This record gives sequence, structure tokens and C-alpha cells, in this order.
Amino acid sequence: MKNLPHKTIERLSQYRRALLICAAKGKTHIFSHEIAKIQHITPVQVRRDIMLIGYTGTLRKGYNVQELIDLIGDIIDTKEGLNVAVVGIGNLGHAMINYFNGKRTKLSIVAAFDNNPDKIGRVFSGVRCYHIDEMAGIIKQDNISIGIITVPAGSAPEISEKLVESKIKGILNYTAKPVNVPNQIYLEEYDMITSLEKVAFFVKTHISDNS
Amino acid sequence: MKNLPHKTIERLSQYRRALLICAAKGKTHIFSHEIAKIQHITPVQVRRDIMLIGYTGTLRKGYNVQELIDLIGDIIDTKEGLNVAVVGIGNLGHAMINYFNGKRTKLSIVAAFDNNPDKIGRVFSGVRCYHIDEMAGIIKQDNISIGIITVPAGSAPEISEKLVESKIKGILNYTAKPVNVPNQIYLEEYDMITSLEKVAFFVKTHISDNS
DNA sequence: GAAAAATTGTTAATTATTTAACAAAGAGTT
DNA sequence: AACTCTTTGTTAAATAATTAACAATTTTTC
Ligand SMILES: NC(=O)c1ccc[n+]([C@@H]2O[C@H](COP(=O)([O-])OP(=O)(O)OC[C@H]3O[C@@H](n4cnc5c(N)ncnc54)[C@H](O)[C@@H]3O)[C@@H](O)[C@H]2O)c1
Ligand SMILES: NC(=O)c1ccc[n+]([C@@H]2O[C@H](COP(=O)([O-])OP(=O)(O)OC[C@H]3O[C@@H](n4cnc5c(N)ncnc54)[C@H](O)[C@@H]3O)[C@@H](O)[C@H]2O)c1
Repeated sequence: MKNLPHKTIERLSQYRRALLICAAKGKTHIFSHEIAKIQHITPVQVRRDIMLIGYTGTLRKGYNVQELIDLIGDIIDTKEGLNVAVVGIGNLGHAMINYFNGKRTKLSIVAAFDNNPDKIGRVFSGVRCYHIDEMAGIIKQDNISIGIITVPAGSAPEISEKLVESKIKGILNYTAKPVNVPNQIYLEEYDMITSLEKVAFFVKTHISDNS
Repeated sequence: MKNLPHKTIERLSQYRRALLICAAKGKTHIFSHEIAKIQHITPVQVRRDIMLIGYTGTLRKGYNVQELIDLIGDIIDTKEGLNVAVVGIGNLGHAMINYFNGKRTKLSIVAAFDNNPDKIGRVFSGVRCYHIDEMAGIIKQDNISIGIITVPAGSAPEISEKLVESKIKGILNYTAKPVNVPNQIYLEEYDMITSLEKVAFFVKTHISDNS
């Protein structure tokens, strides 16, 4: 059960988000095909994911919404939660802090770092911005496990190195530049340009299919 | 050759970005293992992707950087380029426009839409914001093929419907709420919370592995 | 000029992920 | 009580993606 596929982890996070909305509406049970509809995937996929985490619904009644929320929480959350830092408080970094702030979750953005003197010491949506040189100290002091990189792409490798030196456990890199980290640090990268170009490619091929 | 794997498309976009940087530095040839190092994937993967697009390097010299850039362009770009619109000019939408603006590429953000009267008519980093009700008209008039959704999650389904009615060809949805679109429209969804929770999960399991 | 080293291109094998198939069982219906 | 419908849980099959293996060939070295 400890070896859940990466894709399953992603979907569990999404299921939970959908389930929380259902719970808020007072829905107590849900069928696999209902979850599937929301996520636009197949019901089999949903059942399989739920099987993998060892939960069992009731036949003809579906899954108990609250139980499933709790179980997903047991799997993807830590009891005490994890602390997160954002590095690079430009447009994207600021948007992230603002967005996450207020979402009740086990993950808290507790610090920000930048190298621009105008930003140091300021508080953005409740999160204080420190100078990048204070990183190691603050990460240790505040027990920060995850760093989100939103500096300009060119500075990403340097920042990633600093995060590694600061003993970060996981990195989420939003710049267009891939970074290298030691194996024991979990790295997730996402590049918006790539996504947009991917959409463009499939739009292009669809268009030429139809004509 | 028309049936390239989705993952290959994504990597081609990334290779090109890296190659452009190499070209700018005056590098004329590159080996598969060099590209692989940059993207932290295996050289085999690189060679396989390049094989799939039908390009051939020279033995012992590697790939011609400019030729490869051009070929990737032939595959993922359209000759005339495609126009893009952003719907929802809040923090994220604004960040996107600002970021893409100035990047020379075949994709141009040419319009923005919002329902907040304070934003209508304003120009954000060179892109004019229109009222959401004008969407169908502007999309047709400006020949916009791709819509990026950055409204609050709750409004995503409604916006996606409007985009579909406006005959959009592809949608990139950055809200946490999955949307449903007809089959012939290409949909790409990305949810930052999911990514962060995924990192958190693997950080958690690594931590408990080590202790 | 023969041997060694490096590098591509491609087929085959492996691994990961999704989908299909279907038995089992609860709930309603006649 | 038998029958039908629905829905879960799970195994098996199919599909997608990655990695390994290696022949072929060019360059360099001796
Ligand atoms: N804005 C977007 O929507 C968007 C979209 C796709 C990708 N990105 C990526 O996100 C990154 C940031 O984008 P942005 O639009 O927020 O840029 P930005 O220029 O607005 O912000 C960058 C911030 O990083 C800080 N910074 C620069 N160098 C630094 C360093 N060495 N150490 C610490 N801080 C440093 C700057 O002071 C600034 O505050 C870029 O790499 C870009 O690739 C952004
Ligand atoms: N900001 C981030 O870093 C971030 C991170 C993850 C996800 N997101 C997603 O991006 C979306 C936007 O985030 P944000 O931080 O930019 O929010 P925001 O509130 O700053 O911006 C939302 C914008 O959409 C406009 N809007 C609202 N309803 C609309 C409607 N019906 N039609 C047209 N326009 C409408 C608002 O006027 C506002 O300008 C959210 O759904 C969120 O899930 C944002």
C-alpha cells in the first residue's frame, strides 16, 4: 500500500478537494461514477484508486464521503502539517502566497525569500519576506520542508542549490529551467510554457485533421 | 509520425527552450547526453524522441542545434502562430500575461476577459481586458484558438462553457476545478494545489523511510 | 592502418498506467 | 422467492512510456 502510483496520489488530492465540496453540501455518500464525472475520468479508475488505498465502500450506497476524506488525509497529509517557503516574490510568487493563504490545509506557506531590497522585511498576504541569505537559518528555525521556486529561470539552479544546502526535503520548481537535486530530495517541476505549447500542438493537429 | 506521444510533445517543447539557449551561446552541435543532462532525463529518451520526429544527427558530432530547433518548430508551431486569451485577470492571470509578454514565440496573448468593471477597458502589459460578454465576438474577430482559465475555481465551468460556445479550439485550465468540454476541444488542466500536495506526500514518505 | 572510444538509431524488454471484464452481493420488484 | 438492476472490488488484458541492449559507424589514438 506504500507504493501508490504517482498518478494515484495526484488523483487522491483531487478527489479530496471534490469530496470536501460534496461534504459541505451535506452529501454523505457518493458513487464512483459521480466522482468520475467530476474529475472526468472513468469510474473504474476511481474504484481502482480507492482499492489501492484499502478503502471499501458499501455496495449500492457507494463511499462514505467523510470517511474517504479522512482516509485520504491519513495518506497524503502529515499529522502536524508541513511548512512551505516561496523563493522569489514576483508576480507568480506573490500570486501563490495570496492564493494559498486562507485555504485551510495541512500545508502552510510560512516564509518568503527574495534578493530585492525593496521586498525584504515586507509582509505579503501574511507571509514575511526574508533576504535569500537568511534562507538556511529560517528554514531550520521554522522547520520548513518544501520550497517553491518562482525566481527568474536563470536563477533557478542557484536557488535550488541553496535550498538543498538548507536541507529542504522537497522542491516545486515553476521556472522554465530544470534544476538538479540529489536523489533523496523530491523534485516536481512544472513549466507553463510547455503546457501552452502542448495545447497549441494538439489544437494544430486537430485543426488539420478536420480540414 | 503524426502520432507522437504526449510526453514527447512536452519534452520537445523543453528541448527547444534549452536549444535556444545553446544557440544563443554560439553552440552549433549538441549530444543526446548533453540535452539529457539539462533536462535530467536519460540520453536514450532524448534519442528516442528525436528519432520519433524523424531527425538524424551526425555520428560523433551530435545534433545540429539550429536544425533541431527548426524541426521542432515545424512540428509544434503553426506557421502563422496562434492567438491566446486569458480569462480572469486576477493575480495569476496578470502574472501570466506579464510573463508571456515579451517572450518571442508563435503564441501571443492578444486579449483578456474579466467581469469586474474596474478591469474592463484597461490594458495589462499590453493586453486589453474586455468584458466577458464580449468574448464570443472578440474570439472570432481576433481569431483566438486557445483560452487560459484563471478565474476563481467556482466560475471555471461557466467560463469553460462560454469558451466552448465561442468556438475555442483548446483550453488550459489553471483552476482547481475540472471542467467538461466536448471531445474535439483539447483540454489541459493543471492544479497547483495537487502538485504541492504531491510533493508533500513524497516528502512525508521519504522522511518516514529515513527514520 | 588496426584498435579503441564515442555516439547515433532502433528493436526488444521492462515498467507504469489505464481500461475491460466480470463475479459477488445488496436492494428493489413482481 | 425468483428476477432484475446496480454497484463494488479485483483480476486480467491492453495501452503507453521508459529503459536496456546492441549493431553500425565515425573519429581518435597508437
Ligand atoms: N508569472 C507567470 O505567470 C509565470 C508563468 C510561467 C512561468 N513563470 C516562471 O516563474 C518565474 C517567476 O516569474 P514572475 O513573473 O513571478 O517573475 P518576476 O520577475 O515578477 O519575479 C521574480 C522575483 O524573483 C526575485 N529574484 C530574482 N533573482 C533572485 C535571486 N537570485 N534570489 C532571490 N530572488 C530573486 C526578484 O526580485 C522578483 O521578485 C519565472 O522563472 C518564470 O519562468 C511565471
Ligand atoms: N494565484 C495563484 O498562484 C494560483 C495558484 C493556484 C491556482 N490558482 C487558480 O487560479 C485561479 C485564479 O487565481 P487568482 O489568485 O488569480 O484569483 P483572483 O481572485 O486574483 O483573480 C480572479 C479574477 O477572475 C475574475 N472573475 C471572477 N469571476 C469571473 C467571471 N465569472 N467571469 C470573468 N471573470 C471573473 C475576477 O474579477 C478576478 O479578476 C483560481 O481559480 C485558482 O484556483 C491560482
